Amino acid sequence: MVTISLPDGSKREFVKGTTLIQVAKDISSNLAKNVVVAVFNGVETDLNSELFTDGSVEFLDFSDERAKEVYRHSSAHILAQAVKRLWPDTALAIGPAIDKGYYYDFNSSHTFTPEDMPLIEKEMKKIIKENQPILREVMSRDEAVEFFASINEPFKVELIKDLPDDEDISLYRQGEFVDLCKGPHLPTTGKVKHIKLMSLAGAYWRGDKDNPMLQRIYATSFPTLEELEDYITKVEEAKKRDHRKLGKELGLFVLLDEGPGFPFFLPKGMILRNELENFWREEHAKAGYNEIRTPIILNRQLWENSGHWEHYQENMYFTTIDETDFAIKPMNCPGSMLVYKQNLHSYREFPLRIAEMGLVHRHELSGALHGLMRVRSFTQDDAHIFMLPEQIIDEIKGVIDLVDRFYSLFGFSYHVELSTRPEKAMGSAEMWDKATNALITALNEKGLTYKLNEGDGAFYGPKIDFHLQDSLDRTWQCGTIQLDFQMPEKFDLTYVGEDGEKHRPVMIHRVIYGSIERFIGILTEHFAGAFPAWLAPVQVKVLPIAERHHAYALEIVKMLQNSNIRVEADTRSEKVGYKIREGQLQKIPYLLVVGDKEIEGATISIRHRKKGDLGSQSVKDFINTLSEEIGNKII
RNA sequence: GCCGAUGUGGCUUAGGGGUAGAGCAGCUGAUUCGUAAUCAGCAGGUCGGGAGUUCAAAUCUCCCCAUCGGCUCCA
Repeated sequence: MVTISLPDGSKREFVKGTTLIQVAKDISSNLAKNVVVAVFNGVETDLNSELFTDGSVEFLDFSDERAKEVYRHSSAHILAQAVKRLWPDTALAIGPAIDKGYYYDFNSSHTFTPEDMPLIEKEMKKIIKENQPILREVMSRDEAVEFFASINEPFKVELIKDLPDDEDISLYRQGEFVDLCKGPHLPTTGKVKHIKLMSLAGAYWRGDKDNPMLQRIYATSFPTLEELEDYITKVEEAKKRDHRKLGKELGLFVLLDEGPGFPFFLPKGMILRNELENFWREEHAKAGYNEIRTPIILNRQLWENSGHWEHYQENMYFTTIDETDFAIKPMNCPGSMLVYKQNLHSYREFPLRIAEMGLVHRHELSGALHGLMRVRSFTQDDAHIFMLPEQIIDEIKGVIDLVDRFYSLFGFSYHVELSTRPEKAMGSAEMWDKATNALITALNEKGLTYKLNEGDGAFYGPKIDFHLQDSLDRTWQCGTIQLDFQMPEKFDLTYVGEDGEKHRPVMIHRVIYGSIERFIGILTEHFAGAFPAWLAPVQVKVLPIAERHHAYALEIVKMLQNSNIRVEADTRSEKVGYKIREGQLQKIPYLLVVGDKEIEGATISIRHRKKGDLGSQSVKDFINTLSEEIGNKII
């Protein structure tokens, strides 16, 4: 017998060889129905596995993240099985669970098309209905290599060869289908209830662009139809918030064939942008920054000196002026270095914070362009901070605070990543360690948790990145803090220390918004176009009911304008319902309806875009409350 | 850049070998009507660009360009 203890502290006895699913059944049939995976002695374990030793067991249902992963992973196997049935010459690559579903990468002589998706779904449903048991097998490495070679699965062979020599290889079998897999898995294919293929895509084998391109099928699955439909609805809803769609509808910006990746900002988009910049200038002045502006085109020698010519060339644009090579700046730092060098600096000036709203151009791959999120010309809200080594940690903490001040103002949640030395890097390993440790210390002292990205740093230093989410939960890097010991060296930057001698300053590059363009993209999706009043391109629209109310409407407009409120009047000969509809679609914060009643009482009727009709008020009171809302940047 | 899909007036879109149809927006006129679309009329596209097949191409083929979904890469 084996003794099994359960999370509630109770213990039960079973004969040796009892499977975990039988244990679940013994507890309750409902549990057995909902359980996805067991945790036996702290290890996630197949429900089909048999018990031979005492231990503790916890059963997880779909609501647990670990269970979701198992559920989706088994779903991926079903997808692969279906594809193999339909196109037997297909070779399997990998098929993991991902955030909201799973995918499987295939190499097939058949090119998958959207028309294939219903076929595959149908076959998957068939496999689910067959309710095949999913069984684990173990082979030695050599056996496994031989086996997968024999069934023409070259990618699997390659995967096995990369596993540690001494490790046994586990396989999972369901009916005629078998896959190399660490597991664990669901006990049967019938445990998967509702599946949906989402999209087709290309993907390089092992994510390396020098490898062959495979065909990837993205899909998702849920235990109930309701959850699946919920998810699909959410995706549909999220698409409505897409900044590219809203940017067009709200007249914020356009991207044209004439300038792929080079956005045009329209009048309304400019208002938004200018508000963001104004706020930025105010905050940076308060935080002790000086602002500069450096040229967009600078000569080749500068870029050779900075290392960009060697390390960043494939992303740069070039031009020739009077037979001399110039580059269009992809970053602002070299310009900032030159500004630093215009004066002799004392340690007393430090930390010296030099900011620049710098327009940079980078050659991004055509397939990578994405609305305002990924463009080829963008404005970085850059700053370079020059300081003493002992000021590093405090200064980084200061920037972290500034980032938080900005992001929380907009109600963003964000996550932090730390990137370390890349292969193509300048400077010694010691320098990098020192720099990386400084970033880690600052993060720890701020109590921030972060994701570590080994080898993802800039070529001149390690960095802390701040990531924000778009409407489809894709994350985009916005703020970044990069420590740089290289640039001051390259440009021979110095300051005069307490001892009267020249010393080398350290420097950080940092941005808060990241790029104004990307930030506007994120902001648009975050607010679904309904920007807080302080950012709204049009804050108020006055809607006269009939022509005889036009004069009064224009009077109101004047009054609001005099209070620096962005206001328009809609004097077309349309019914108020029509004007309101349009105002709502334009997401204007306040619509003011004026007719006979309002003229008589010298008031206005206020309609808030979300709260609806707020009744009437005097113009003066409205101006006061709105001015306060704008002034305090209420979201 | 790579894989796949898409590309019709300002926007959304019908049409899939016989020389483009609609709704919204626009303009004109009528209407002056209180909280998400008043009515009528007019005008607007040669179908992303180029080449080819054909008596005939928006519709078929090829090559470009752009966009979308991914991959790769990055703010």
